[in-house]
Amino acid sequence: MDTAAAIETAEDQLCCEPRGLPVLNAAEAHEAARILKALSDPNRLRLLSIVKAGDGGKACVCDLTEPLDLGQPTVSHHLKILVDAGLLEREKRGTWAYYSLVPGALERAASLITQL
Amino acid sequence: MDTAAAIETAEDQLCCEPRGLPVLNAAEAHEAARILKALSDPNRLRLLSIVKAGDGGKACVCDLTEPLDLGQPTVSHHLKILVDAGLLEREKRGTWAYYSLVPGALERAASLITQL
DNA sequence: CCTCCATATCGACAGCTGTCAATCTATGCG
DNA sequence: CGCATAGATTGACAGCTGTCGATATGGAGG
Repeated sequence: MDTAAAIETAEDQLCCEPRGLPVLNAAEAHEAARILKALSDPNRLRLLSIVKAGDGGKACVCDLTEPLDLGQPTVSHHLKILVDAGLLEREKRGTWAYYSLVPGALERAASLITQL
Repeated sequence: MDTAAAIETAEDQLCCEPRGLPVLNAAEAHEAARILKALSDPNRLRLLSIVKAGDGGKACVCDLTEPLDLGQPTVSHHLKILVDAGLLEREKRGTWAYYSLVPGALERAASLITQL
């Protein structure tokens, strides 16, 4: 219809002109959200902060349970999420488990936001 | 008690030496998580991406509903979350609502991660 | 005024998330 | 070996989150 076409054209000018710029696709968005979701909890942010401030960027679980005022299983749970997201790595030394930042991981996570 | 103090000292040497470095407190972590939570959903990341790629960093809802394959109320819901997080701003022009990136907001969000 | 259209809001609901208590695993020590 | 301790795993549960359909709101045009 001429009328419909005319209306559409008018609306395009007013509102919806098609563009061809690079936009995040569903798969990319899903992957980025997976990382950012790990960073979207206050206690996990504090865990990362404590680990980062720790000597040599390392901290054992006993350093982490107390200042967060959380149970030990809960801290273990959060640490697992951070490891699965590729932000922390776990190294077991004797009875203790030491967690450290994966080099560059935080910067990569931040660039997921700035490079949208 | 001397005994308790001695035990504490021994444990400190084994594992938990106190440090005085700047660590995210509960309030800071809560606030940072509030922003990052808004960024932790794939559809919201795509919304930001589309808005950013849009002409002049603006896009109206009609540009956003279709490529995400979501219902209009759902898109509206996500946009509200992004506005509440200070990432987008809304400008109503006639019947249409235009959303644009808040200048510097994405960079500030990213620095929440890098400056842990 | 009445109607159409774009957007927002509401109510409901399934699925996910953070937390804890209890239990399991494995390492170091006597 | 047997026990104590650090940490992980499991199960349960309340609260939050993303989604939709239905409805409300509010401007544009006849």
